[in-house]
Amino acid sequence: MSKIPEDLPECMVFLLGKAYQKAHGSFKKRLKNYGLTNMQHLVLEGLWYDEGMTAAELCKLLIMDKATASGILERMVDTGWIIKKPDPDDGRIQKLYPSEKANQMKDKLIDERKKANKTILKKFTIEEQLLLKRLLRDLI
Amino acid sequence: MSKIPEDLPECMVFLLGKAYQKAHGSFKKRLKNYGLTNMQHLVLEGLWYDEGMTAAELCKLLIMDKATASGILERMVDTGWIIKKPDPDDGRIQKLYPSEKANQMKDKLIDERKKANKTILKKFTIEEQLLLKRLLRDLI
DNA sequence: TTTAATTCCTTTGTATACGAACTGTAAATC
DNA sequence: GATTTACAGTTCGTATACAAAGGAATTAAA
Repeated sequence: MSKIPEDLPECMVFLLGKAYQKAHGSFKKRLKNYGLTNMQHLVLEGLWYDEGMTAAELCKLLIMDKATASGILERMVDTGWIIKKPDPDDGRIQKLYPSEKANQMKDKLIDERKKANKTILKKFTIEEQLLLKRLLRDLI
Repeated sequence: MSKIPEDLPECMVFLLGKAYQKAHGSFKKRLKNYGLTNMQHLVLEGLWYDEGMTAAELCKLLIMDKATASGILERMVDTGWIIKKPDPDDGRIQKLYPSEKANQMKDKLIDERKKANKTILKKFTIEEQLLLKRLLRDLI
């Protein structure tokens, strides 16, 4: 009759959404102790990669909507994770820097991400892990 | 020095999130013409599979938070996509049914999902498609 | 150089997502 | 039968996500 019980697990939007939901949830728990959300953590990783980026550059790197970023960055300034510095040459721009507090936590935070990643992937063989990552990258 | 440009594409939370984001976005465009969101569409597919489910059952099937569902279902009642019927035997429960309007669109909507799915996966071989879906299911 | 087109960022409105607390109802236990 | 416990849904608060529109500053064009 209806074809959903077989179709649901065939639907990529569903599969990707739920897989993300689960991975996101497990990482979220780890980050809770630090008072950081997943996206905020991602922003820090971005800024550690290239300190002094503008919001636009960060958005491009992290494939993030600028309107979404606006709120995230504001909260991260409020909570002292990042610092905004106006650009003297371009009044539209504010350069973004990780705060002292963020840099002090850097090693721990990167370690948390690696551990979360390992947990998520532990059920797969190395070959499967590499394959899955390649397929996902091809989707993006 | 820093290790993000190589690490970002290794991070499962990032990869899954962005792959989902992209798939979600493409399906979203298709559904816009119908005045449905992705989650609302998913709810309809769930109800077409098992009409008369309770919100709790639907949440379990779709791996959805009950608080989230509450809002989605309310909006779908308001826009006439579903109907809530109180259960005479259990005052806590309301059974959910797709509306006439929803049933009239059923074939088209399911077709849209299939087309979206095909678009998302078209860059992969059949083997890769099956593999990716298996790996994602294992993650959930 | 004055206007037009761009770019950066913010704001607004709507829709998830989800923890936590709360209401109402049913079932279980004493 | 009264109390406890469990369950179904809703509500609240916070955080994305993103379309659309707005404001400010820069650059390109006429």
